[in-house]
Amino acid sequence: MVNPTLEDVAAIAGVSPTTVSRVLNNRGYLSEKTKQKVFAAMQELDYRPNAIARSLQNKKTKIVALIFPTVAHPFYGAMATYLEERLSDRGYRVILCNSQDHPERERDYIDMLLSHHVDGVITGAHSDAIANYPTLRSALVTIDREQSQRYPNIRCDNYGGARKATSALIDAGARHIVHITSTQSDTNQRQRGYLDVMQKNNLEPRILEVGFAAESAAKNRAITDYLDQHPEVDAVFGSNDTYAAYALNWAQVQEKKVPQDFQVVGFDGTQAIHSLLPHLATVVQPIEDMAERAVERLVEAMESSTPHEVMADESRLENDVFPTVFRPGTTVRLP
Amino acid sequence: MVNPTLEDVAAIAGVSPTTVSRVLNNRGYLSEKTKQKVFAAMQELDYRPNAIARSLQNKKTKIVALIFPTVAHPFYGAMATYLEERLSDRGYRVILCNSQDHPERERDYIDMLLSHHVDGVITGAHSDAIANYPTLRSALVTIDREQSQRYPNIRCDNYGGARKATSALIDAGARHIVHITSTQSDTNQRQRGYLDVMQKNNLEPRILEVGFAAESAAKNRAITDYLDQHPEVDAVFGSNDTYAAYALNWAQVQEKKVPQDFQVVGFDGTQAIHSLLPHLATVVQPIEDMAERAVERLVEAMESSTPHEVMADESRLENDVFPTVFRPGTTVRLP
DNA sequence: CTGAAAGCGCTAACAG
DNA sequence: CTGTTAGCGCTTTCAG
Repeated sequence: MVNPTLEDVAAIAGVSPTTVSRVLNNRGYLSEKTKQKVFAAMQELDYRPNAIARSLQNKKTKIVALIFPTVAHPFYGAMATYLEERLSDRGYRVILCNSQDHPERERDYIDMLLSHHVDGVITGAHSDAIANYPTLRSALVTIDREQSQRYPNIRCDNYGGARKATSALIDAGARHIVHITSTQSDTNQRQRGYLDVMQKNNLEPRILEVGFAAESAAKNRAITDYLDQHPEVDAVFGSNDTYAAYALNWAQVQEKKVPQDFQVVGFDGTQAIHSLLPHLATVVQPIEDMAERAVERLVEAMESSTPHEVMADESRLENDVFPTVFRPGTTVRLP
Repeated sequence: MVNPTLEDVAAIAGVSPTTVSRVLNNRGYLSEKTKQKVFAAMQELDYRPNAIARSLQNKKTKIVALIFPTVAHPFYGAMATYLEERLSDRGYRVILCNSQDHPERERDYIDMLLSHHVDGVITGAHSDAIANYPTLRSALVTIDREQSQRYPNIRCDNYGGARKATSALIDAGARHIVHITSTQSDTNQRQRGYLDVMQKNNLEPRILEVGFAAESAAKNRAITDYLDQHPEVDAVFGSNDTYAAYALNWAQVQEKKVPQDFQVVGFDGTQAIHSLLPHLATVVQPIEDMAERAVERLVEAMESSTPHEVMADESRLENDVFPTVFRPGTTVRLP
């Protein structure tokens, strides 16, 4: 039989479809005998419940969507992998959406997700299309975004991490430190951490903004151009490890001695980058823990009858900020 | 209204549900007037067709599943991103499955995918659970797997790429070249390319197998241990860029001069790794082109009435092998 | 403990 | 050009 249905099973087992459904969902009282008959029939037909028909009836899809700029970025790749693993363990499927940081793409995805009635969404995308969506009924958790009163936002202590990075550079003797960031903004906590520490030390801050959607080659060039034109710069704090790596490569080409003459710190500390550049000093985010928490919060909301209240429960928002660890590497001098 | 249905739209527009459905699908003859009324009603209700109900009826989900070991691996991360982009452009959604190379996980996923009636599957996972699945009715395309007569297998010219890498090392004067691979096997084309070239040059081949599912730290240790114990080795050909990076890092720690005293070539050539290690010599796969082809082949099969015949069409199998390019970098000496 | 019947939201004959 | 009817595969009252 090509696509056996519950009715086919019922026919073979000699019971009603209702009974088969009960066996499937383990609901109500069933005699052992009946169960056995039904199981036997299912085996015989290699029956698989049709998830679509189920969803139509239940109003639950057991699907969660992930919206990230691109999983080719190490941080998002790692995060997506952990999230998928945790969700899969809890019986949820994951739909992947790479927004590429195009608000328009993100909007299309939201439409799609609403159509598909996904139970939940986890987003790390940068356009705020979703969080501000008026009629979103899915549970929603954001990753490393601005705090909202309506949705949990899982993030690391960006401000503290940036302070650690900047302080480490200053302690190691750097005086002309440039911070490379994707997008400047007053609410950018890594930038704020950097600025505050620089100011407290009476050092002149310098920020290089390289844009988010740009190609990596363009970003690399923006960074090397800047460094070429600012020979007094003696240290770089990148808002992610890739920017730090660009700076490091520039130093190598220039035959600058690292860390003696030029120091570098990144941010994120993914396994992938640590494998490739074990010496890079960086601020490590506990990505796996963050993924775990995001899934916890999302599942709780999805399985509650009042998801929006669960999500907006202020009492635990403070738990959603994770501490960072500074990993010294050898691209920063010892103080 | 919380979740407007097609009937609600019909009621407001003063037409039958069928008519609304026709407008939605742009089928049959509709008067302009009717169309306008229906569109107006849809807008008024912010109506979104329920994709689930649609799928139940159509027997098409417009969903494709991606099964890869993990998108945290640069090659799969890049591949997944490109695939998702292309598929999304063609109106397909993507479900992400990270098998972690556990055959058991892969099997679970297959069950799930069958339940969800995905239209197609693209897999680069290593267990052969899917390709050998007897009753798979979805279209299937594999990435860099062994050739089958039943499904397209998109891959690069692994054999030729490995030959280029090995030859480049030999031409540059290397004599004790070790090949680092995940899993040894007779059908491993990168390994075969390496072996053939070594043999033709009367050089003794050495293969280090580091396993697939192992943690990156364990792989790194296996590699450094091997290199520590075999000081005569003067070059490494890694079956991926990460293995090559491990060797490179080892050389740096040992203060070996690269490429003078120690040479390294990797495989894959993803943008992500090129950003971080621009000097690494490697065999570049045309990942974006491969993704494009995979999607083409899959879509063709999904939209055909005889998907299995389309997939097994031998005449174009040869087109599914993509040429590689050797990128010299500076970790190999000039001949 | 089990079954009959209705319906989730949509589409596809078949009429008109 | 438009409406009526049935049904995709499952779950869920409501009866027995």
